[in-house]
Amino acid sequence: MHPQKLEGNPAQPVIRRLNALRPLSEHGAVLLQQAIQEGLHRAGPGEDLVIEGEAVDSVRIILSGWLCRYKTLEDGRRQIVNFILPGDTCDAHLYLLSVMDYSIGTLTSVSYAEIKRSLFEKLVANDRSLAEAFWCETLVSGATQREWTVSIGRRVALERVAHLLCEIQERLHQVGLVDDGSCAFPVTQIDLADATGLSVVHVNRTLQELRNSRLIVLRDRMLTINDLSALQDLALFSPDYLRTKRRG
Amino acid sequence: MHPQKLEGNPAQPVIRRLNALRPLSEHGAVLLQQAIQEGLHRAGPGEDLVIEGEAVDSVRIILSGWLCRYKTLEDGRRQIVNFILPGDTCDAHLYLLSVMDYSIGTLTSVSYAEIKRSLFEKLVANDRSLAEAFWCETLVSGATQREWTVSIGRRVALERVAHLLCEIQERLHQVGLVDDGSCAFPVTQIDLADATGLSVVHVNRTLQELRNSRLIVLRDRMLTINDLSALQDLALFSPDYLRTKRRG
DNA sequence: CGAAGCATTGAAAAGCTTCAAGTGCGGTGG
DNA sequence: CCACCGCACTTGAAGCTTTTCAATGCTTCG
Repeated sequence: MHPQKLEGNPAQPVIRRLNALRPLSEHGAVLLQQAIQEGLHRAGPGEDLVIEGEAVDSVRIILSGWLCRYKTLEDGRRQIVNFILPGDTCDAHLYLLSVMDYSIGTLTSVSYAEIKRSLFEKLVANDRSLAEAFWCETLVSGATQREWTVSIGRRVALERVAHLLCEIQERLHQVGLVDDGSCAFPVTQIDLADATGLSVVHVNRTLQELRNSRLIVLRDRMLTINDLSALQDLALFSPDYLRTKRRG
Repeated sequence: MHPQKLEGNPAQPVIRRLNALRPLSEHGAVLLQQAIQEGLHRAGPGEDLVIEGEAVDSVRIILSGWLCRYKTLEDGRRQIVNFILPGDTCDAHLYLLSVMDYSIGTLTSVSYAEIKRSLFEKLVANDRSLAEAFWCETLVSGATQREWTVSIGRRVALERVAHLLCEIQERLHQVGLVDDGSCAFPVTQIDLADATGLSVVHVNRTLQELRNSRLIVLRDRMLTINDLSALQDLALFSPDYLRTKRRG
């Protein structure tokens, strides 16, 4: 896949992301792009693409916009279990189970490709590099989930919020959406609270602490990290879990 | 696979577990059993089978005993991200990544089968039911990880500990290791604290609360749940995430 | 202009942690 | 056989992080 072919191509972040995880064959990239082009969809902010308990029979690949996976308890308490960013694939293999154990909601308007289970199975059967890339994606997403467990279980509020900011910027960086330390950040403090397991009030105060120490600027849905390595140190952040190093 | 063939067979919990996730073909079950028999190992309590940052080139299937997956922060804080019980497979597919993002430590002495990556790939290539069962296992383990995130993020201490007890007994039940509400529970309060993101002191007090309300008996590494549905209600526990319902 | 949603602030209370000390048990060595 | 040691468990008290409650300001939007 030549880089110039990707300019203005909605599939660009996906190809870029999967390529970073496992090199795609030319053939695989072409197959995938066709499938994406044939299944384009859009959704507005605040919509649910998937609701806990529903059956799902397709795979969604996010081309632009932000979403989150979340679960709610009977009494309304909500926990966001992770964010879904451009280039991410939702539930590449979850159709093996019958029912979703979580919901997926949009934070912004999004564009995505929906690929029917049958087509997706053909894709991964026809190209081994595609199959492996999607599995790597699922595995990295699992590693991310583990890191969130650690974060919420053992990091204090300041570290926890800082860690989340580091993770998001690293992930956006992988798909080319960070410019000189700045990226979009369309996440309300309510969402941030539900993602970190904190209260909104405490998230607010924690953000102020990060701002006052000049580590970040967060204004108008825009995040700038002024001193990345200081923020990473504070957060005890290491990006390894978000990457797949080549073996051999 | 006829049940009588499984009596006294070390592979029994594994076959039983995978079968519950996805029905195994006779052929697949035989292949798997052979592979298990050829790779038998043992380890004592308090050992690490895998250490964070290592490369891993094999899959481990637990036949008996308890383990946990955990991660540590630089300053020593530890978070157990989940427990590994008999019948569970560690890292069925993680060899796609090059380096483990967590450690695996034993809580008891364990027996397990170690299957080289190359052999494992042959197994799943030769029998589709095996491949699907292992993938379901990975997916259920992912769902479990999400539920832990919810638990630590949004459940209070009492609910959180209760939830963990419910989960463990449900999982043990699936492999036939629960007898009339009672099961082994070889987990120290220290481990419990590291699993729930609480302090040992608070875990101690929380357990006493559960004992005082007559919901559980926990003594001599043995857990009895006296009133399962009351405990589940208290914990806001639903076992759906641990199961794969048949589709169609 | 009023309503709605998000951000912010102050104050009080709760939940959980930390520190510190003491108990009980099984295992080991004298 | 008993004393000692290590380890897990338990308890009390103090303190801190985080939550809850409540109110206010800001911005956007119909």
